[in-house]
Amino acid sequence: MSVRVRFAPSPTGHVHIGNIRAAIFNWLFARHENGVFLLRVEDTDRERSTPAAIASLLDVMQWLGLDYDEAPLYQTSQVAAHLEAARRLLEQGDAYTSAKGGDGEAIVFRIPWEAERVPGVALVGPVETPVHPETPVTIDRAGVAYALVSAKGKAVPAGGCLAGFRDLEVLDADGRVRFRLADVVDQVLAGAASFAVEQPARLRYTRRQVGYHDAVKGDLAKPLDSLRDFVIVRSDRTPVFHLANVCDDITQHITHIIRGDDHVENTYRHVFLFAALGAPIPHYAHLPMIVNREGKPYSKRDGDAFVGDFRDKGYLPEALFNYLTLLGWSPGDDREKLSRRELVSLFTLDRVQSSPAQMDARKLDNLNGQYMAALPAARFAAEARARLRGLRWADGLDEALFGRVAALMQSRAKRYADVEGWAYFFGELPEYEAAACAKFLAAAPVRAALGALADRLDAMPELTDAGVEAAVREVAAAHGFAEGKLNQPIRVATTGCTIGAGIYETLVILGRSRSVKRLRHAVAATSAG
RNA sequence: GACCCCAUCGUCUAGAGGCCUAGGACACCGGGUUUUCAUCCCGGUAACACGGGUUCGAAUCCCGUUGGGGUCGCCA
Repeated sequence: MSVRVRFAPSPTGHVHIGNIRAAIFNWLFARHENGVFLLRVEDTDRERSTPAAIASLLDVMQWLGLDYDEAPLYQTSQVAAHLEAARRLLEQGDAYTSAKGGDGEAIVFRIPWEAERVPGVALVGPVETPVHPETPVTIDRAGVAYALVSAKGKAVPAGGCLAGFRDLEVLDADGRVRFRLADVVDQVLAGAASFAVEQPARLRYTRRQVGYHDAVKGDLAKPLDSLRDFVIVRSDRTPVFHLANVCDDITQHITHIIRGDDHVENTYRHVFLFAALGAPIPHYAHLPMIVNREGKPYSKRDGDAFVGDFRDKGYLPEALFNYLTLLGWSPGDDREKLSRRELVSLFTLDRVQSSPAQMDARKLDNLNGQYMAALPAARFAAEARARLRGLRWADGLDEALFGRVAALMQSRAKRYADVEGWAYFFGELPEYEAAACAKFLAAAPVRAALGALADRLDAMPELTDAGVEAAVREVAAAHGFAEGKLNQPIRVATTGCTIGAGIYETLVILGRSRSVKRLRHAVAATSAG
């Protein structure tokens, strides 16, 4: 059977990197397996799902090249199917209605009493649990409720679905059986009877568990007595996530569910739903969370973790895509910069890490810088130029000059946002950083040398790398400066800051007249102040 | 609190009992490119959370402790 996977976000805001990482892993898996990658928009939360959020989701997916193979399925279009499924479950006896907690009647899915019919359910063995004597044990259609005894002797509420307590016997302090579920189970399941056992001491029953194999985490299981029946249709007749999600997975014939760690607990419930709806249980893989700098999971409050923000800051989609694949996955060797094609051929779920990964912005910057350096010069220049749209200093900019600046700066750029710092190449004078001036331009001998350099450059017909270098060396030597000691002052005087490309190349690009003008301006301004 | 999951340099990771004196990358520090610098090159600091087992041998297997995370809704 061919692989079919889906990315199923709820469009309630901007997409953050944890989400999109799940999308990337799904996409990679589908492409690796020659399968199908689908998009499902879980827009049933009408309060928070907005057209703008959906548009931004689609936009971001396109930007990252996450192409999907069939038309997106909007969950709101499936409500009738969800309700029909609930009706079937009711009819089959796999669900019941409950008036508890809402305005009308909700539909509750029952963890099946005959749980063994579901693949993955296994007998664990006999269990005896001490319970708090002052809290009666109650048994009704919704399950068994009791209280454990805490270390301090307090009653701690606990309970689970009926199926979790097969062969349940409630014993009193003398060891006598006060209640036996087997005697009354038919009435309880039918909702025709409920029981409360006062002064209980122990619960005795056969524990069963439901398990599944997780492609990332291995074999996982959970005892049925810690699972509860759950609402699948609210009292206002709207389907709940669990039902909608499973129904849609069945509708879309999903074979592998790859999603965030936070869904592990849901899986135990979903397994029963798939079975009750007569569908095969899909394969599962749960991805570790991506955490922020504090080691906490990214929440939608972490404003800097939206995918759109990375685009705005000028990261290349290929670089972000590549970086995100490295969070919780590796090819097993030392390779890191991997093309999409390589990623597709290398990606397997068994190489996914099972512990959370922390985002490292600096490593992303480095990778992005590698991608930028590898870009064809013309494309880099075009993108960089586009970045400047709307900036005042870029109005009426000399395009030929910009091309030379881009060529000089490409290998050093980390993000397109860096381009905004290129202002000093344009205009007559740069903006001077006060701290830089104080540090490099304060000494009188420096200013004298800079003045001499200005005269020297002014006398040259045009500036060349070699010519500038020779001039700088001569002036430095003549004024008693060691090799290179004049370079930072020159940089500050002509660019206003302390970092940039090679200073000779920079002066050449600035040209004779502006280089001279800036040197003289810096000398005059600092002498005056 | 209960249940479940996780644990290698600061960070991302390699590591499926001997190849590990624990490898790579980012960051950091130092040096080089007989000049500056955000590029490039070379070098360095830096980790198996702790305690018990199992084994001739453990980062790798088991148990416990500690720490972190997830889940316990008529949210998704």
